[in-house]
Amino acid sequence: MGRVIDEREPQPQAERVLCGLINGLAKQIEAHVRVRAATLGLTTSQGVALRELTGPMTLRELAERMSCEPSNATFVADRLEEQGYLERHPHPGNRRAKQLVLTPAGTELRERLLRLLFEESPLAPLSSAEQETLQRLLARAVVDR
Amino acid sequence: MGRVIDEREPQPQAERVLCGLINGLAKQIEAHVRVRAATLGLTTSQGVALRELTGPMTLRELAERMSCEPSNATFVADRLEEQGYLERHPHPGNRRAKQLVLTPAGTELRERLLRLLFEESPLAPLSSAEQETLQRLLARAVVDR
DNA sequence: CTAGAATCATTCTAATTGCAATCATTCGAG
DNA sequence: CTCGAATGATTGCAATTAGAATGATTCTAG
Repeated sequence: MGRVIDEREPQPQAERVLCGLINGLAKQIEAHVRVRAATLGLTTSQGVALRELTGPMTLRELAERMSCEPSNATFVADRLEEQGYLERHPHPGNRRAKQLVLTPAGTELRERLLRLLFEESPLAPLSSAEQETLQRLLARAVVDR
Repeated sequence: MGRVIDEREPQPQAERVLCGLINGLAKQIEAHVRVRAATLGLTTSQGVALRELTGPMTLRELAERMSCEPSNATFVADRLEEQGYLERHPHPGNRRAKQLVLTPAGTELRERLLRLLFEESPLAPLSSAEQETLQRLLARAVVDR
């Protein structure tokens, strides 16, 4: 029973499979965030933003961490600010930049979200060592931006 | 100089970093497809669809490979069909399903696209062995859907 | 056999996202 | 110093995407 279809050469095929897996896992993680964030009254990108807000940072830095355009980060920050989880402070030493700072309510919400995200994580099937290997390989591929 | 911010516990932090890397690489691959597909007059998702159309398949299968909703796969298939790269054939043995089949022009375009995608791939920094390791780890994490 | 659940594709609508343009501020060459 | 380029954030708009509802077909328990 030979394969009728598929590429002749193995390399593009392996590449395609790998791309599909990476995209699939990204979507899977996104779905995981979506479900947990929803229980806290947040959208998916609000959840991602909260996850990435490890401390005061500029809007551009948040956008980079979220791998999205700054305009979207502005949009998400607006919503978080409206809900009282985030404040825009003047950036010390750079008047065009703004520093995004979580309010106490935002900090508390973030901790709750992190706990939810850590439970039943899509990455749980991998051991710590495997996760480290994965991180090392991904970091090698993603260096150039 | 201790870190003022960041989570106390190392595990959620490692998890967050890993999620960011996966998402970042997915976006990087998407951008790569976007640029190459544009040179062929295709959008990003048209490029992804063409990459995944390894042979005749159902619309649902295409959606799964693209990790998107079937409604979007319908949209993309419409565009590819309008441009003469794709045809919807009746599915043998299942009258509700349709079989997506590339036209000769579509097959030729796909081969050109694959060549473009393989050049300067974001995954190129990794050796074949590393790509295999990556694929194995990702497959372990993405099994459950 | 048959009725209800499930599946496949499509449509419609709303939400999300990317992209180009703009304004304010900062940087850097000369 | 100063002027043009670069940077940070925002806005408006267009394109993409997800999600729910619909119609047609298939599956399955009884």
